[in-house]
Amino acid sequence: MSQPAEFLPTIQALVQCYQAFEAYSAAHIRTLGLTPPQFDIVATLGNTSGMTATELGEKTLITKGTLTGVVDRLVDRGWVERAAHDSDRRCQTIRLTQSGEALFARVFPAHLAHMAACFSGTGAAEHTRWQTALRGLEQVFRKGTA
Amino acid sequence: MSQPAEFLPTIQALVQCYQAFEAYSAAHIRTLGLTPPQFDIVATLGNTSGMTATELGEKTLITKGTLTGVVDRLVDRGWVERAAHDSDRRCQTIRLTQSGEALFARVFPAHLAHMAACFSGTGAAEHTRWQTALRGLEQVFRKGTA
DNA sequence: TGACTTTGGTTCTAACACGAACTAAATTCC
DNA sequence: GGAATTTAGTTCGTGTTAGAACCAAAGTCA
Repeated sequence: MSQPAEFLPTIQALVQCYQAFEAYSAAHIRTLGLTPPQFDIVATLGNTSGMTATELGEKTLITKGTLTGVVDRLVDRGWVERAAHDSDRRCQTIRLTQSGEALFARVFPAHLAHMAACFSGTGAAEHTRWQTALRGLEQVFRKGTA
Repeated sequence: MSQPAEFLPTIQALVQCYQAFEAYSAAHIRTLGLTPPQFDIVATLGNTSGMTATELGEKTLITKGTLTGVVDRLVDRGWVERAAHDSDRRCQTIRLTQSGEALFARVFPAHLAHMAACFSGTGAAEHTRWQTALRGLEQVFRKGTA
């Protein structure tokens, strides 16, 4: 059993790092006229022929109850549409409209560039270290959940 | 300027690690009858003589508009109270009630133990690596925000 | 002192979050 | 085939979130 003094700074560092990322990323997304979940969905649907709500929820980590509302708002704005599924009448295929494709082509590269900007000056070795550390820490929590 | 292929996995790892933590931690907090922000506030006020809303917001990273509502609900349940500030009539001192202290004494150690459980089997060296990596990555985003 | 600015909190709006209850369409299993 | 179970989405209730507009109390400064 670990001592609190040992793991609390680790948790604190994780939370603060994530919030710094979130603040940096979300602020830019809002300037594009989207909310973070909306961007997430548009980015996920881009360059695909659509997918079911369940699949979309798995990729974006948005729970199905929330997804209904977010997709509704994207449909209202004309960026996304729901189409009947071929074989399973319970499912629907959610996909970008023409207008949604145009939006994707405009905002996705822009946001990628914005993220790339703050990573200038970082090297492959650092990314490897970060990814290794984060994957390891993630396992700590997953082990507990399972 | 970094290539997307380089930093995207890093961001993905960060988001997934954070969400694994959040899922593990929040699920337990809910079993204690609190929401994560509510727990955060009770934990911050525990073992203090109270603080102003601004101070509380800084420590918990909850914006002031949100804080009003969260504190309202804690007041409704009788765990927290707002008292007039000594010198500045704009301020108020937010602090735990007797009942809130009892709640703190019950849930704080319980949650700490729950977190400690998943960190069993981790060593000081790992924590150092995690904290170093996270602090470094955090700076990447802060540099961009500033 | 009186106008100007800053600061501390509340209120408002639009959106998201989770879990639970619900409907309808598969699927499973006798 | 038909009852029982699972799966796909929606709806609902409660709570959180950010940001902007707002008010009142301090503080600043000429």
